[in-house]
Amino acid sequence: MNEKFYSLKKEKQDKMINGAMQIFARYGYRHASTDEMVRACGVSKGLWFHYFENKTGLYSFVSSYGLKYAMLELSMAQIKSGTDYFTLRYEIEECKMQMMEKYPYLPLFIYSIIREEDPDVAELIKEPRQKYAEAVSKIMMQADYSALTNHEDYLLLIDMLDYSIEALMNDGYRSPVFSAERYLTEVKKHISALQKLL
Amino acid sequence: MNEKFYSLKKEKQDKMINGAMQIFARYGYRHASTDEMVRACGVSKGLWFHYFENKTGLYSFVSSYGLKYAMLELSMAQIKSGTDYFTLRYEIEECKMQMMEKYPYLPLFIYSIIREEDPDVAELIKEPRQKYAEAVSKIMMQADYSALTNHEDYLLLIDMLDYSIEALMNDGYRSPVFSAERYLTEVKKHISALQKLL
Amino acid sequence: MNEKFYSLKKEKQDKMINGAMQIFARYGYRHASTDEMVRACGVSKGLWFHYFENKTGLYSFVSSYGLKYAMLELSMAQIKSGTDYFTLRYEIEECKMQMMEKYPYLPLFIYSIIREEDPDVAELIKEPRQKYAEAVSKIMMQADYSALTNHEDYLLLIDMLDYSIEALMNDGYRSPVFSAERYLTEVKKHISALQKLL
Amino acid sequence: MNEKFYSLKKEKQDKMINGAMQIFARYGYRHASTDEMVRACGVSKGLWFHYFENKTGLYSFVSSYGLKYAMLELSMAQIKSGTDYFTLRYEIEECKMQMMEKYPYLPLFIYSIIREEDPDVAELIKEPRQKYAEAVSKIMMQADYSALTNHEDYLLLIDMLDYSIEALMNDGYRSPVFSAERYLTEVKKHISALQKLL
DNA sequence: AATGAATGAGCTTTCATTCAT
DNA sequence: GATGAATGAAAGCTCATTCAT
Repeated sequence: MNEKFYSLKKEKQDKMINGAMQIFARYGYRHASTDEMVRACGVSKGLWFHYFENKTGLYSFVSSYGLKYAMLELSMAQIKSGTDYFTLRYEIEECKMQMMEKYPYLPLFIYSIIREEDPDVAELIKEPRQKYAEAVSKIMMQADYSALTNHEDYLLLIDMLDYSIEALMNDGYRSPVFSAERYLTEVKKHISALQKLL
Repeated sequence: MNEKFYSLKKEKQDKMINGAMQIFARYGYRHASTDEMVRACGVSKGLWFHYFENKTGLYSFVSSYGLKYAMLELSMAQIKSGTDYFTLRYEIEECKMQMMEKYPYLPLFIYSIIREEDPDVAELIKEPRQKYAEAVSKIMMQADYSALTNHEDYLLLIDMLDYSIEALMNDGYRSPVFSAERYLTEVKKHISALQKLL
Repeated sequence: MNEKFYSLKKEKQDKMINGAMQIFARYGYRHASTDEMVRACGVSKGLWFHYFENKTGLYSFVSSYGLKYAMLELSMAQIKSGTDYFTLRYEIEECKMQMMEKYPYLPLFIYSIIREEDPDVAELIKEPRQKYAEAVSKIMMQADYSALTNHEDYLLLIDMLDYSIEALMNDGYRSPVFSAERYLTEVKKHISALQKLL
Repeated sequence: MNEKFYSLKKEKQDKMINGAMQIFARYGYRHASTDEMVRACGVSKGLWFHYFENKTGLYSFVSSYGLKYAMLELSMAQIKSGTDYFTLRYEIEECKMQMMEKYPYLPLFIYSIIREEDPDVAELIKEPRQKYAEAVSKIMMQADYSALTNHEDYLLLIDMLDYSIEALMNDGYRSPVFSAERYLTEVKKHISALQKLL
């Protein structure tokens, strides 16, 4: 990418980042079209290629940026070490709602980055993806798992909860306007269900 | 589609069906390219359009065919009414392994059909998709839920299991060769985990 | 072409000739499609190429055959030398109606051959086209032009009549069924109009 | 079509219009290929589809544009009401030579539009074609037919002249370079021939 | 810096032609 | 002899990318 991108007004940077996130998140790397990004944020086609050599470079930048921003928000959420696992899991979701204020499609985009399998970008996103995964695990590992660990397969249970939360988020984006409130209620229900089991 | 397709040798029909399933399952309707199907099964480009008026028609046929075949396999599995829920859930996965013998990408393709959102095919797949969903629910409803129903949120738990199984299947296809054995072991583990909780 | 074509039952030969004439006459060499010929006369695609090496060869054969047949009909009409020009011109049109009994599209096809300009067949049809033109002129030259020749530009007037007759024939084919009767009436009207002028 | 086409330099617009006219006029709607247009005027394939949604849309635009331009030239020719029919007919041909300065294939293209029968464009060109026909008749109706009307079949005679002029024009385009001078001489000869008869 | 016209490789689809049966 | 399944070059069209302004 062209470093001059950072010299643009922050506002414009974010307009472009949001345009790219929205289209990439909704359609995946390959199906995302530059024309749709132009339409989504009103920045001319030429400019995208002025700052980012090609679609690959753009994806690389936006995904990396998005993941970093998410990590930043996570760190700023000041999730306390030793918090009960279920509470912590919920706090992470609250934190996602927080990042949506600046980048409305970021939570969806992150899931799409994780699932992205296009060979053109596979290598490029490997590292940031892994770093993000580690950052999240690090936080998760600080949780108090005492409510879970007496159960021998608790890791599988955690996976199940994660998949369910991902599905709820996808549902949220399918509706015309994402309602943070509703989303969080649903998440809470699922967490409680599991919690009660233990 | 051209009815003459059915006059082809069953072997060739299946070669084409498998080629289409593989590419559609991996890339989704829009990104699937005829050239890749040609490469995948060695049937020339022209022939696809000789039997199927266009890409939409091909998708409509293969998805509908795949779902029907899956329903057939499900019915042939003779899953007994009143079987314990967890056993039944596992039998369905065994049944999927069964259908992979003829159509190796079918289980993956079915998930992709369910997730498909391209407006060009949305209407076409609506009905077969729904019928399949109903057939599956019908079987699921015959299960013995007594091990679950004393738990108030058991529906959420079932969802979680479903998402987890889908994820395991995706993992299976990511490896160079899908190992049915390994897959079934993993599925069993997840089912047991939930089972033990109750 | 493959000489064995002539060993086919005359009936089948004519079925194929008529199929080709119809499609070539209506759409011209380039736009005429083999599939349409198959549909038009129910003879399989492979057979066309069995007897005629390619589309060019087929066109070459059918156009040459059609022109020869037309010349034959003209000679059989026994148009008497010394017939008044206008009567003779009309007799030629009657003769066309005659050839339509075996080859309904032949008169139209002949016009289309004359207008054909596709470089792929230009050279091939040059000679038969010229021969036909000569045969027609030969007959025309035997007419009694005494009603015309006192007029200095009578050649131009003859051209005009020819163009008008061509236009009337095209009109005739545009209607669902070609009505020989109606066509001949119209031709007679135009001939008379010119006749009266002189 | 994309309205931005009009923002292009007039020179380029005309280059594209001429390319399309040439190919459409020579081969008709169906057989005209975009590749040939690319070759004919050096404008890339993508650009045609950037401005015109598809081949149908392009034909619709160019035919409509061509007919309108012809009507404009006709109106600018200031053909006086009451002019003797034969003079007026000749003036129209002079007017065609005028329009060839900007659009060399326009006169040929107009004849081809009138004869065009492809169902894909039939509906689209119906109205402009009719408007053009009306504009031409309007001019023709202002002529002084006194030299003709004492003849009962003068309408047929006019038709004959029209067909002859069309044929002469086709001949003109068949030669490597269209010679306006030669064409007009031929037209004059034919007109005179008819004139002398009356 | 910013635009959007312009390009051409690649995709879907058509069609003359071939070939196994 | 007859069929129609099969092929691949070419046509219409899309889209990432370039470039003149």
